[in-house]
Amino acid sequence: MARSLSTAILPRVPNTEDDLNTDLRVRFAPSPTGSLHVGGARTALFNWLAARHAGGKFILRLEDTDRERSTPESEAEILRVMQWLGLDWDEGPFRQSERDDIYRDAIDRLKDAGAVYAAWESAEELDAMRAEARANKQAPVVRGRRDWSDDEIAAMKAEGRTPVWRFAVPLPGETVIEDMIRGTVTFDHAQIEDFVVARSDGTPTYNLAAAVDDLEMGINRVIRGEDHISNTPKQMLVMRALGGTPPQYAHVPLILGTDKKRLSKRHGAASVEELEADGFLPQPVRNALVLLGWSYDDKTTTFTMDELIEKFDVRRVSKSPAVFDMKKLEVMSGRYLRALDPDQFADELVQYLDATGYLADRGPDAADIARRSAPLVQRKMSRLTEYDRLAGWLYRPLEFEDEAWEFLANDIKHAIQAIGGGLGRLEVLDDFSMEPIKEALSDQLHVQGLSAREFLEPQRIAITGQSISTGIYESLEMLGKDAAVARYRQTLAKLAEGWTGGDA
RNA sequence: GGCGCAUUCGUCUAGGGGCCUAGGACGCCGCCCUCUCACGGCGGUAACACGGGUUCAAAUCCCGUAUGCGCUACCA
Repeated sequence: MARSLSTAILPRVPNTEDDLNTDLRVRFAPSPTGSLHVGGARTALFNWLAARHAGGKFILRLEDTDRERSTPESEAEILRVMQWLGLDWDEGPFRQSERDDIYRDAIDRLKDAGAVYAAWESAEELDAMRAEARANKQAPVVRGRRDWSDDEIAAMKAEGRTPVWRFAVPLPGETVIEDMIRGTVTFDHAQIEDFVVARSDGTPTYNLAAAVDDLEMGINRVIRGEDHISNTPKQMLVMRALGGTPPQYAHVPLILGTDKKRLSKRHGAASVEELEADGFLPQPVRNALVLLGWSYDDKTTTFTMDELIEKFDVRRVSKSPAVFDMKKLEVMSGRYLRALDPDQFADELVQYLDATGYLADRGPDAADIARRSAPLVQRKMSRLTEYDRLAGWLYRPLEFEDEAWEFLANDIKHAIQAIGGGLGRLEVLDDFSMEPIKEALSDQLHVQGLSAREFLEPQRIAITGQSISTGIYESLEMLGKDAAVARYRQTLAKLAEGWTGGDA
């Protein structure tokens, strides 16, 4: 159910042509060289939302032309994480490594059109050219020689050298991007080098493959990271040389770490995989991701997937980079967990504990304990990993954390009185459920004339051994009378040991 | 060095010339909620990078400066 309040607030740019643009074709094109990054995940989300909003198609393409760094494991991981996030694709996944014929054909067409030329310069010559340009405060753009004589070429071939193919950037000239987010961005051709489209072994480079694929797959809108913006004119040039029309572009700002540098591993959880392991559910992750660089209005901070689909509009994406704040994710996660239906929460919790191997390590009753304890922890957690800190005591015999024991040992006499008082009331209770327990303990508290903390804290430690735990009344109820009484006695006995020889 | 982009509270942002003595959220600080941890409630702290224009009026438009980031490969 959408909030009628927020729908009453009009977005700045009314959705017009996009709303029914069922021809919209967007794509997400990661290179499988690692796990899916937070930045990549957000790009994927934006694309997915744009497609779903318009009723268009979302295409997945793996850019694995770098055979050195691309791995099947990484590819599998990316697909897995996409599914975890709920981002389903309509076409693909396509692999560039399987489309070699298409690229070779495109390269041939570029050759026929005279748009590319063979460049024989060696790596050293190239380095020298760039170094010289830099020294002269010029743009370090490479323009290969195009006037090699037949003899020279024959000589190099004899040496075993093979040329790369460079795109002949038309001079003078400029390429203009009408970016949906950044507005008009102009690149002077003088600043664009004659980039390589085919390596000396004949394989395509990124700029060629991406351009060809976007054309061939009918992509009409490219939503990608701003780090690609300087590649865009190159790809547009290639597309036009092939007789195609470039798509609409929307370059989204980068996601930064807290040091304002592009987010990477050293910033902690930088991949979706890590967020998953850190106990976050997909929904809050999506919510946090979408709000990096995008907002619907000045107030709304939580969205269901349906609301996002309805409201998302790339044109409202911000131009400036955003710092990824884990704390905010945590807050969203906590809110989401608390808002869950109790049964649903229990399902998620058990599933998580099972998936992480937590239950397997804790005996046959573990799943049952986990499910029954879910209501005791739902309000207290902001991520699933916090479960053990609160409810870990349920799975083991009574043992005291140092800090908790110190609390008791600090004043053994008082501890014995409080715990003994609690035990006296609890062991005679017939109905060992939450309300009677609470009444009995509250009454005893008054009888002994102690403050709530003075009286209740020892009770907590007596049964949980922890100073941070689930609530006392519900914990006692869950434990059941026999187990609770046993724990009380055990604590008392241990305290008595410490008391002998003490100061009565 | 070259080119490009960006710049509102610590963070994410609202803001498209007067509605802005700049709004919201998170954080942080304080108080409340007679069980810890949390939750929740209430209150507070905190920003238009700087300098010039344009205009009756600028956070909003223009120019410059500074700073930051991105790209600058036969990586993607």
